[in-house]
Amino acid sequence: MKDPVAAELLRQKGVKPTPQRVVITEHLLNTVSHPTADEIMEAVSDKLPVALSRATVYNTLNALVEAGVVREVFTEPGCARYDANTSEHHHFVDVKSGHIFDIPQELVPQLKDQLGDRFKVHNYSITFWGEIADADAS
Amino acid sequence: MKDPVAAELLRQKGVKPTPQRVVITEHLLNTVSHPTADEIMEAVSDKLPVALSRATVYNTLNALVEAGVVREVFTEPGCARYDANTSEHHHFVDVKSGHIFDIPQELVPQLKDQLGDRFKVHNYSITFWGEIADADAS
DNA sequence: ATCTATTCTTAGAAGTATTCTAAAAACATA
DNA sequence: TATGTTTTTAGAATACTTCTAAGAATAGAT
Repeated sequence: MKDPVAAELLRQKGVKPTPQRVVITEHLLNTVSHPTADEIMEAVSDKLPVALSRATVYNTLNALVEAGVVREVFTEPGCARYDANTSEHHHFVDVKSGHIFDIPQELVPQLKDQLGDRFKVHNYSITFWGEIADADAS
Repeated sequence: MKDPVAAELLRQKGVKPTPQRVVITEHLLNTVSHPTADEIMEAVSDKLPVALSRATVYNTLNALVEAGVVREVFTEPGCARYDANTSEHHHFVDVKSGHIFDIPQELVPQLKDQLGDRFKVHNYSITFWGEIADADAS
């Protein structure tokens, strides 16, 4: 039996929940990594009865971004990454391993103050590049 | 007569100041826009006596990033932009015009506090996407 | 159920940004 | 000048994304 959460979310956001869109959305909801289009394709391909086209993956991701279901994260040139955590948060990219960590934050109100009235902020992402100093610290 | 600043900066950072590297560095130092590799190529091509290869532009930009002379800024998928302002600052991307504004900031100490000891931050960039609410406000 | 219009998906081609490759050129040192 | 190293070059190769045109699925009206 299928998780109805993804389909319901899509409906709420005005996106018709086709099987392809549902499995891609499900995958993004159930992962904390920030996969690329290719990684998403590989992960969901075998959850569908028919072959999944690369174009569909890109079409779907663009539709999900447009509808506000997921967010694009640009941490490197050459490819976008996708994040179903649409809450206001930052990213920390470990330059050694390439891992991306979500960082919950309390800074957004202050950032908004700083930008002032001239700017309307639609969406944003704060990215740090660095490395983890002590891998075994919790 | 040539501006010696760029060559001197390169020497300081341990990069041999070839003519190609100097004109690219000069261009980045003298612009507040955040050009792509292609825009840089077009802008500096006629400042050199010989043809400039695309590969050289990329080699040079990678060398400059490596040496800490410039910073890569990822504001859109598909291409990197370059910024000779290596001070700690944010970016605001106007989604209508595509313009990128540098935003000086006082948030970094707080962000560092938030990250804690576990993370060593090498480099970072804070990017907002939005639009300018009132174009004639100063 | 069937017709029709619309939307969605598909495979592969095309486009764009970047890197690779191998050779030539420039440079440094002896 | 000879020699080894570094840099640059043109074009091929690669990687990510979008485009295209056609077929499949879907929804609504009959």
